[in-house]
Amino acid sequence: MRAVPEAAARRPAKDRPSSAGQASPAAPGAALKQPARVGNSDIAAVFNEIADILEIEGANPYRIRAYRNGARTVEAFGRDIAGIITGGGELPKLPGIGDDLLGKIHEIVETGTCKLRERLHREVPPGIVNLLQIGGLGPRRVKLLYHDLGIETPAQLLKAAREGRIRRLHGFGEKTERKLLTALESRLRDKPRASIAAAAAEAERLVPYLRRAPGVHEVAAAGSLRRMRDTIGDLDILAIAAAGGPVVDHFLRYDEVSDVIARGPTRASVVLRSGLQADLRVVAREAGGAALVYFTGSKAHNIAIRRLARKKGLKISEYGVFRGERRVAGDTEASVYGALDLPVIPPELRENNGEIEAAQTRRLPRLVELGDLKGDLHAHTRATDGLGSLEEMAAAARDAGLRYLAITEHSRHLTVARGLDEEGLLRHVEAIDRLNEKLRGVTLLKGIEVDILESGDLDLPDRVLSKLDVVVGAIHSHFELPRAQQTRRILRAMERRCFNILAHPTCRLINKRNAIDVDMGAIIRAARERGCCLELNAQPERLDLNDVWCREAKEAGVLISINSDAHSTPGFANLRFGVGQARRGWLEKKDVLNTRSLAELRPLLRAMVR
DNA sequence: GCCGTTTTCGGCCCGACTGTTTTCAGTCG
Repeated sequence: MRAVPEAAARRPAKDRPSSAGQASPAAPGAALKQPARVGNSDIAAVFNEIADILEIEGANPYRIRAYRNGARTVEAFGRDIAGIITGGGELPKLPGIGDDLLGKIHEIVETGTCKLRERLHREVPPGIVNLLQIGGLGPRRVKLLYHDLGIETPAQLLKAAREGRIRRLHGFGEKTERKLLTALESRLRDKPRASIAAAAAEAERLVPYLRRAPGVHEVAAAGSLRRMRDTIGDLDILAIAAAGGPVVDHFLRYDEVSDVIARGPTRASVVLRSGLQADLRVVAREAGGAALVYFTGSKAHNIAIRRLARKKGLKISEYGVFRGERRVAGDTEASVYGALDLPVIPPELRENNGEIEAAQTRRLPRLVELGDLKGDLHAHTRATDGLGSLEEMAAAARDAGLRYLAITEHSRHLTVARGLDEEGLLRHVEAIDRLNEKLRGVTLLKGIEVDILESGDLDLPDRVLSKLDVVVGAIHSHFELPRAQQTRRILRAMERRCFNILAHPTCRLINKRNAIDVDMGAIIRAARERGCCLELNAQPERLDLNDVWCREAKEAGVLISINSDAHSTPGFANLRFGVGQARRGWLEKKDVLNTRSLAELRPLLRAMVR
């Protein structure tokens, strides 16, 4: 029995409140043969699948919602639930998780599934939930398709649609049938989420274009882009204008629009040529703040603040905060949160993962900002696989507002990157010393991104590493080692006397390569005891450590280094994505190694050498 | 199924768009 249904694993990430959860989310359809490896997202997938089937069965909608709420809570919970349970610890009380769901969590952690789910599978063919993934099909229609036509799979649906049998069903029509055909044939739902860099680039073209629409007062990108999630499902754009019609018309005339999904007087959805979906919403100025809150989300955060509002006898919608018919707030975000007696919550924290409670008790973190970064401890030049010279990279770092930059070339083992051997490294170090004598406004640090070999050995000996200012260790091979072995490998490398920073700790490449299977909790604990640091690699395809582990590291007292890993002069621009991820991980200036001045940094690095 | 400053029952976030229908259900965000 598959424990993670393909459909649930592929559920549009929109329904999955956060990237929070797992460094290594279960691959679609992955079986949970080893219950000990049940991740939070696996538990959430089971709850979502139960909700899907209950919905098809027409169960009590509030019971269904309870499972969905539970799934959201579990997914957003920043710590590894299975780890806590199997470690004999006690789960804290989680919102929306009562006695029943808690019991099911234990059941899932121990067995990979639960009895209710198995029972539902006997009542409804399990494959049927896959139909919910098709655009335009919800539970009611899936139920009808199953009962009236016996359709259980997308293939059967495609056949029925081609034969014109769908249009004859009650509530369906020719147009719906055609849309289903299109959706099935183009498999629109299977598109991977865009990287935050790609989405930001789209927004940076679209927003200025929309500002030129007639009657527009302001335009802002909201949604997961504003929350700085690592990937973006679609662009959510908010426009403030007296009238929606002209703005929507202007939007639909945008050169990059390839397909119009929906259009109305105040909103429209399109697909851009890049494949990214863009949703525009237009509201009046007095509702601007409420709309920005609503459109920024996350959904879980919105639901939580609306519930809070209800308790105070208020109603929040995208049009404002209302007491009865009377609008009491809504023109600014501050007014909306103010109506709930809350300070403004930074967008990156809006995941209903403790931020509302922190706001209520005035304990919101003062999040790190891009301007807090004083330097960058991971960059390459053309000496290995970079494109810029030492001089060019130093100048670009200075122009990016940095005061120091560590040059950390690859080591000899990484031949594809022309990694340096001992001799090459020492020559490079001399070149850095010579250049430093001439540089003004920025200092280069002598470093290395040394390969962590399969054994956990480092690719260069201590007598070489000890001549450097900073040693960044990284895995570039043997990504598939079993968890215990992979963990041991990294722990062994961190024990080396010159080790300063573990680069891109999970080695994920978003949409390309899964995170390595590793006990990150153990690595964080070891980093605390060893006194070394973890990197948050700011490359948009890495963003590694992710938000969840950053928060764990912070709580453990482990410093994070937000590094660009720049391979060319524009690479420093990626630091903003790293800072975004750090903010999502609740990091403050004090939690980030490279917010220190060079004078503060040097003794910290030296203290790590044993 | 969850939850409690209307607390152990009776509520549960809110609104827009589409297509089919003829006043609204279903879907989506």
